[in-house]
Amino acid sequence: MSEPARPAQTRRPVRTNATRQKLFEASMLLIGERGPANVTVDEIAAAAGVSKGTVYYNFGSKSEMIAALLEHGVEMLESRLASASPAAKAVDDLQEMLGAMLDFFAEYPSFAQLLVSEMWRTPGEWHETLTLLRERLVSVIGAAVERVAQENQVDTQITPASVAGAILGATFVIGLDRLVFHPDRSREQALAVVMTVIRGYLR
Amino acid sequence: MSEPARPAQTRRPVRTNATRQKLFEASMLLIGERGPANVTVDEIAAAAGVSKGTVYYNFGSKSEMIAALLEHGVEMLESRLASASPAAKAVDDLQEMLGAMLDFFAEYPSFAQLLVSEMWRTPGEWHETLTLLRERLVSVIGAAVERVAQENQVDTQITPASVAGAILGATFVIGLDRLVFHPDRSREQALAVVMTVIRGYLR
DNA sequence: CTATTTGAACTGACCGGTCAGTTTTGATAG
DNA sequence: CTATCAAAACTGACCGGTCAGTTCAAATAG
Repeated sequence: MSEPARPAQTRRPVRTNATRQKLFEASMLLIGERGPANVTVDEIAAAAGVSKGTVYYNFGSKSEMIAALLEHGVEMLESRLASASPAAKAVDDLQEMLGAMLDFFAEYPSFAQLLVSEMWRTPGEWHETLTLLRERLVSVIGAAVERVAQENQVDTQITPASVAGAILGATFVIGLDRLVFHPDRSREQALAVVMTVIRGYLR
Repeated sequence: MSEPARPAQTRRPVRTNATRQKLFEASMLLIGERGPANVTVDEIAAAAGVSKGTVYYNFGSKSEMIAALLEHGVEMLESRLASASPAAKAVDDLQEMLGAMLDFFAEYPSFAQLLVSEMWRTPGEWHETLTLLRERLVSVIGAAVERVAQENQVDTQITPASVAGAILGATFVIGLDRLVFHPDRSREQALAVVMTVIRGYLR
């Protein structure tokens, strides 16, 4: 809406974005824990060490701020997935990727929580945004799955896309399960369970 | 708190529970769609064709009503899982069970949505309740997984309990994915993807 | 008679959004 | 280097409205 920052390539070359960053961090924590509706803009602003007006200056509304937060988080996750795949075999490649995803969830559990809470909400305030974002993640994982399908014998009854969706979802819940219900479970154990999905896809 | 209903086995003034049932149905829909915090007690009462006072007479508060709703829904799901397993082979048994679970989610998508939104919320108003309820579901599924482990060669690196947790979570997200993002996907396709987890567990 | 439901009124806290005013920033002129 | 200025960024008191929870007298039903 407002789009207050429009340096139009000349006036202001550098924008720190420090305020937005602080707001992202504060809101990710609070909203992840208690849900969007149970956190007030005042709280977020206070946690970010900023005034309420600043929130409305940077984002037009609470809702838009959360949409931006979702986008921001998925972008971070996406770049992790893209950068973490230096393996020779396609399966190992995928394993690397899912490990990175589990690490990301462990690092930002609140974001993972936010995502699962809103991902399937219909109708939902951020459903369109989330559909797009999900698409991007499924696409990244799907590419890795397809490489697996090329290198190995797989169950042709099942499409790579649906496997990618299942892997994304399974990694979410296994990652959260580990954080919430089984803090003792190691990263490797969690990863082994996630990889089970791929193993079942292989013939 | 109040617990005005005791229809169990003891003869009592016949209480239909019709009011509670209507409230369950109405609130399941509304809360599933918009989340507990975005639905007012007035709305729920109106949707159930009941007055607000009745809500407070039957349940002590909004929060308690939601706790009861969670319990009610899980009880329904549990009984479906228990009753739907007339197979000879353990794997088919499990498949039957997961099929029943997918059917349940298709029948009560709002409840599935509510459950995933709240399941991993920490701290959360209903976290204790949900931990208990999750335990019960994992236990039912876990028993079936253990039968599979007895009848087949399985990956001994992975515990049946963690497989059960993964299956529960995976079925949730695959069921919701199907409803929200892939309405075209058939029950059989969804089931095949869920079964992938078990196949990967087998050696 | 007793259990249950109704419907309406009331309260007190809370919250999203607004806006007039203040401070900061950085470019430019002297 | 310094003074000036306008835009950008930020502030926080305030407003209008909402909602959970409470209460209760009256109606209904088993």
